Amino acid sequence: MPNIREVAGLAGVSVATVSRTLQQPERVSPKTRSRVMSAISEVGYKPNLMAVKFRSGKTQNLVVLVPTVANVFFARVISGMQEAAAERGYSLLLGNTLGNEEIEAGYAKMVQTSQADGLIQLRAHNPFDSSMLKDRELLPMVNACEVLDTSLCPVVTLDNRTAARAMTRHLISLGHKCIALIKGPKSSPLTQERLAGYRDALAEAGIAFDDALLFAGDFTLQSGHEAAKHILAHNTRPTAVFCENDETAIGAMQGFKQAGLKIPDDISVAGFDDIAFSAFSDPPLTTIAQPAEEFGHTAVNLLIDVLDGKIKRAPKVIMPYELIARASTGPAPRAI
Amino acid sequence: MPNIREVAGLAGVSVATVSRTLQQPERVSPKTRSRVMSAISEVGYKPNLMAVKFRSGKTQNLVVLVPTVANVFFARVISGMQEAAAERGYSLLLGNTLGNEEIEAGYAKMVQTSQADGLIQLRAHNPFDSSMLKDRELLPMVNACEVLDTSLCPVVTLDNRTAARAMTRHLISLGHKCIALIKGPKSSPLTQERLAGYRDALAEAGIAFDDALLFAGDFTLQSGHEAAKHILAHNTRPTAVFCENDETAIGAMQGFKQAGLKIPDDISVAGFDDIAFSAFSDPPLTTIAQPAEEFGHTAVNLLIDVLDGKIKRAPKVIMPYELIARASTGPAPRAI
DNA sequence: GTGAAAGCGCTAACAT
DNA sequence: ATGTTAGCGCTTTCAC
Repeated sequence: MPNIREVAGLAGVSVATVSRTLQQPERVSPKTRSRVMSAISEVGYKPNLMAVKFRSGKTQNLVVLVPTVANVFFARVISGMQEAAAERGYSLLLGNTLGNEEIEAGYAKMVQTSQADGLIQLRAHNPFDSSMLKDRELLPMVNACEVLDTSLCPVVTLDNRTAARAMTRHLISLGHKCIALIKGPKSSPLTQERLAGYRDALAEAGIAFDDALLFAGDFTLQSGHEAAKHILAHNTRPTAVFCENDETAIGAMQGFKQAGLKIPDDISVAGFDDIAFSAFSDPPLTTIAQPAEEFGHTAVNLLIDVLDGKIKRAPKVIMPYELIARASTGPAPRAI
Repeated sequence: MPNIREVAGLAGVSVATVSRTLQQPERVSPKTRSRVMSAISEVGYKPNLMAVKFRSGKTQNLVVLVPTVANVFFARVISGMQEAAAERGYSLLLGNTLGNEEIEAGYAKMVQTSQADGLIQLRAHNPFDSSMLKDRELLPMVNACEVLDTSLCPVVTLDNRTAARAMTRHLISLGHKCIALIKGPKSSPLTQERLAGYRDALAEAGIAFDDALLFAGDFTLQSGHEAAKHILAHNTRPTAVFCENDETAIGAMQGFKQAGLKIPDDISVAGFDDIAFSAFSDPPLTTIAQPAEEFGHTAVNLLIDVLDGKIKRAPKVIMPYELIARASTGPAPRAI
């Protein structure tokens, strides 16, 4: 690999002039500039960006901690992050953490060892060790989607409680009174928030909360399918099921249909996220649309602003949601 | 950030000793070693890995070019790459290229500018410019999934033609004679190969090939849904549809069901990939399972072997496939 | 076993 | 407008 000295030698100038030709061309005379440029292409010079990063102390890399890239919703968020990062000259280092704190800590070390400038965490957990916070007001981090309530870093989230309440109200407005809830992973704050919104709506409508209508899930298709079986085995069958994400809903719908139920005639099903598959399920799924790509954009831009020192206090950004009513929810059947 | 000099000062040794303590502890006396170690933890020293990479000329980064992370199959492949890379001490730089050659070339430049050691391309296109090949027998690249037939780099693929033939045979064995094919993007070699396999099976069975039974698609749910409409509008309705990927199949199934058809009683549908959603569609989708995560592992390991100089000639690795017969395919209905 | 010193490729003062 | 030079933080000969 030819280096800057070789170019300088061939062009008969100093290395500083070569560097300037590339960084601030206006400070170099046109004739020198063209001489340098032709030397560059003659030897096929490509600046070693690793050296540049090393010297500048800025890597232009951002670590992204994602529980699993196999989750379609996260894939959309990552896609949005990618876009925003590229636009601002940053690259993304992907960390598929499986929600494992040790793996997360390993990736977080990349920031402490100058391999990345900052980190985006999509799970409610601070991956940095205590040594990170001294003489610094803000962590070089943004927490998005599933967030920690803290002032250590900016946060990008959605009002999950209100959104879940809106969906539950939608079901209630269709006449449903016995509404099951398939939850997300126990450890996830999202689960608590969405559950709280569900309870809010029931309370408003004067419907008694019954925790026998709560079913376990973990955001996977499989878990939705299994929850459906449990729901069918329940003594009084609910007329509607609110699933804390779309994968769960799609898994559950399959379970119901295989048991011979008609959706929404026998049972209504609602999800959360609006992944691509939801518009193409049978029937199409009623869900809460989250601006996934926007989550990514916002998180990246906030992080870079923190790194640039443009942000001093941790903002909390609340993204909008939209209830998408499709055919999987309908009027409650008459009592059996 | 404390540096190696600070540690050396505090421990009363030279920087070389600190470096050795970390790199080759056996070459340092136990007492010096412990003195250095306590100095390290006292100042909270973390080696600047950017400096290490710069000096060593190895970044331990691999660029991954993926047409879109939103594709569930690719998400699985990436997940596998991640795993293998982490195991061998490499990080992944993700490039969501949308199949755009300019964007690809931009990411490929990361290798030429020493930001990454090598590249994995999931699309059949060489992203490097001509300057890359001189005095080098192999490109620092691996081409996986959808591959280019070349000896420039190792290739990891699947015998798409044979797999497509197997699926078509499966349909024929169920008595289907009028089998439609929903294709992938025209530009993709996968489409050519799977089409060839489809034709092979028809020819073997003595069924005349009819290109009116070929329908356009682009691997998205949407395109499958639209193709279904076209298929329904066709003068003689096929009794089976082979879709070149699962997303297309799921979109198509929804289209058929909304039109009142029963799957597989009225029409059989088969896919390709075996994404997670396929086991949970209604009915569950018959498909060709590809070892997606294994594709990722293999690609990464081959690439690192190339970088290590362990591989001199470009191997072509053919991954195994498996036909998964589920409920979306069944005996052909009697002629209408 | 340990230290001194060179240097990876580049940028940015500082000089001229 | 251009050149000289001092490092960025680290590893690695080469001495001792």
